[in-house]
Amino acid sequence: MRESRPVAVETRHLIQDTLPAISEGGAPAAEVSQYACQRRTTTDNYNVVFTDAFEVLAECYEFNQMDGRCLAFRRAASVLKSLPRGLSSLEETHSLPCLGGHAKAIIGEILQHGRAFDVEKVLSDERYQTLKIFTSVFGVGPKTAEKWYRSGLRSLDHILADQSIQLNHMQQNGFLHYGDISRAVSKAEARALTKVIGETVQAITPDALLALTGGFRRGKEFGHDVDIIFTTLELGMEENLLLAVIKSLEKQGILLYCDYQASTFDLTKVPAHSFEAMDHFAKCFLILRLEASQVEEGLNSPVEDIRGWRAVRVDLVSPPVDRYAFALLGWTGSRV
DNA sequence: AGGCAATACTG
DNA sequence: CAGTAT
DNA sequence: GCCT
Repeated sequence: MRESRPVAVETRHLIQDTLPAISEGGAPAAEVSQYACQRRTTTDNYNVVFTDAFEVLAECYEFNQMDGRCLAFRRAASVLKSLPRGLSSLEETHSLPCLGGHAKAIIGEILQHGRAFDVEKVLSDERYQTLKIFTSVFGVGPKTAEKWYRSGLRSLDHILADQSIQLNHMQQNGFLHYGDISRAVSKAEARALTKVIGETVQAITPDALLALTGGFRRGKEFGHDVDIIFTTLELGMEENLLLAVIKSLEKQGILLYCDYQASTFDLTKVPAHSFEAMDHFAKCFLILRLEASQVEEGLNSPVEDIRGWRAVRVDLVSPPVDRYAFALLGWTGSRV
């Protein structure tokens, strides 16, 4: 159970990837599924210029409570991210799903001028800029951000200075660790945390299985959080294990925030859709204190930061061992 | 015209 | 129940 | 906004 050995498990993408064929010297063939879970997941995005634009528009629509349009641009971005190479002409979009008139117009504009009018307009909008900053705080969503904006607040300092604002627990932690959790997590930091969790698990149950999942498992160099899955060979004890791990992290003095969600997994009720069962396993969303001394290559922190530690968002999932093994097998077969 | 993932937790 | 998170 |  060395942290680098276990096979990838990714909560959302348990369905087999279908790699789109690349026609010789031409456009990506019409092989992109309209379903995100069947699209190729890659480390590299060859269409950042377009996907960034779509994400700005999606965010804008989200701030304006236009969930449908928001979703449409999120999907469009997701489709382009799955492509094996960068778009170089509008024609290449013809076979792609989730790209309609608006999305194609944006692509055309960017291909031609390097930027799109609608996007530039959003980016220069004060309301958009402010809501973007507000929602970058963990625990602050569009509704709260909008409420603050309407009351005339324009910066995080304004929020913190306003005595009438009552932050909930999540938001308090969001502000408390703002710098840390909005800064990328390096692969070295993810490895260090995997080791911390691995040793914690090991100390409770010697016969445990554990794997680093999520983006790092797919080879990414940076992420915004660390996803780890683990279980015990003793079927039925996985929830106890997770609870014991949380207790131990607390005792170690590194548990800064914890949102625990008990298992809702029930074989009798969801046997046919056992893929989606990942959502039902015991899990927790944490903020952990990571010591610089535990990271081989040092923390991903600015040089002037002399604390010797940083906060990191960590998600732990603990499925029953039979599900764990199943997930590992499925993933191995699909990617190697 | 109607749907867009689904769901658990907090306050 | 509304709001946020994964 | 895009799809059915």
